[in-house]
Amino acid sequence: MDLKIIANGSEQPKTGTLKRNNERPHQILSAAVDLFCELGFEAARLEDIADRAGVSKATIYLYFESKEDLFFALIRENIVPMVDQTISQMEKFEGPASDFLRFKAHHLGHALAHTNHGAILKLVVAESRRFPEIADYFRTEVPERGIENLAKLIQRGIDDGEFRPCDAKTAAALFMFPLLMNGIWMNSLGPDTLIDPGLLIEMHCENFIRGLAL
Amino acid sequence: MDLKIIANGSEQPKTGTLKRNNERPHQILSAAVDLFCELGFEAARLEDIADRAGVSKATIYLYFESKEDLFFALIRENIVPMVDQTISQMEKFEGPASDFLRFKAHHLGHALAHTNHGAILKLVVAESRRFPEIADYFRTEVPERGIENLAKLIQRGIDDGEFRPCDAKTAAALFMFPLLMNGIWMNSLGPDTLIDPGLLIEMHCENFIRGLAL
DNA sequence: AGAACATGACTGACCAGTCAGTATAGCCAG
DNA sequence: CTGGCTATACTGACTGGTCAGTCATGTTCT
Repeated sequence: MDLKIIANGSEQPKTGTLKRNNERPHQILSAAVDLFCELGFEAARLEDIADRAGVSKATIYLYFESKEDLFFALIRENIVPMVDQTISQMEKFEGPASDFLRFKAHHLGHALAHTNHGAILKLVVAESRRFPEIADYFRTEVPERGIENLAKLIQRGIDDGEFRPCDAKTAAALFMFPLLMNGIWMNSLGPDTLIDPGLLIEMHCENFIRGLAL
Repeated sequence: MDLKIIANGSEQPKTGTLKRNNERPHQILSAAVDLFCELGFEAARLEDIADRAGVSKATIYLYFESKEDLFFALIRENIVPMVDQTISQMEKFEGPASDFLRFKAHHLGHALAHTNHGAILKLVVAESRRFPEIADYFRTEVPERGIENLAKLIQRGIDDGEFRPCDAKTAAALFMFPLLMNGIWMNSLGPDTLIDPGLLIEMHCENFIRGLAL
């Protein structure tokens, strides 16, 4: 299959188009995120997405090729930019690696647990087997780039004698996994009285860095 | 809604019934697990489950009330017994807490990453918002009991001076999360060259116990 | 006028769940 | 032992409803 994006968010207005027009893709995508996250890809009805966006179902097809395209766009618009941001933060950062880990654990951990980012992760993970093309895009753009860059940071920590020697890539994944799982948890079974997400993030930080220390 | 289970695996044969009859629920459930895990709840067609089980679709309804009931039974038959087993192992265990953690991390970590248990977890997590009744059952039977018991073990480790003082429940969740995420990962985006699940489990063990040590 | 934007109403495919009917095994009366 | 009766196991074919995607027809802007 060949996913072409008819309209992406950065498209230029060609002439003096309707003011509302520029908002449409964003309105639709925003409604789609909500419903996909709440109900899953299959169960989210295009008509409900249209209703929530305040347009008709047919209008969705002016801006997106298909339901699947909507899913694709959702990742491209909501998740990939966040990875870009994190990577550029990481490249600029010059202090001890553990400081960045602490900063990122809180920042990312919070975003995953308390915004819809956790729900989007849950969605991608749930649907990836059925949409291999989207899964490939996600995998290369998000975890591969993310882990690779985080591994560099950890390797720097090892080289500087801040951390004990270990496989930096695995350590990077190990740093991420509790935060990801916490985000998924809070957007599926949680929130509950079992797990305090803030405390978990805090403790993970502490424990991970302690465990990795020389 | 009221989920009644028409036939559970332990039902007695009443008279000299057909030999095949006793196998049916298991055959159907086994096919259902495969397809639910592969495609998700919505996308898995009852007709395909029937085909894979070697029966007709109508036969499914002799043993299960609905598609949702099939989902429910899947958790009850495949996941809950594993929790029971873990808890009874834990209660018998008398050595250092860290030894049990090591043992369980490898055992559970492997099961989640390389059998369909990870896929079932992915499924539950993906669908829990849409099936609150099933989610409640799962939550109380699996994570609540699991975490509670693991927390007891960790608390014992703290009391014995094996671990430093911390919130045992959060520590228990923190122990589980990388294993769970690894299982979900391997059953969605993975397997890939990014993450070696065995190495990750090993390193998690090592690092978690180091981080928790006095 | 006519280009861009938007939609209501429709269609065709799909699928969970149903039901009337078939097949087979056990049972028992003759 | 056998022909008919009943209970159990099973199924093919159907139904009612749902929903992604389309299209002919407005509507609004320049």
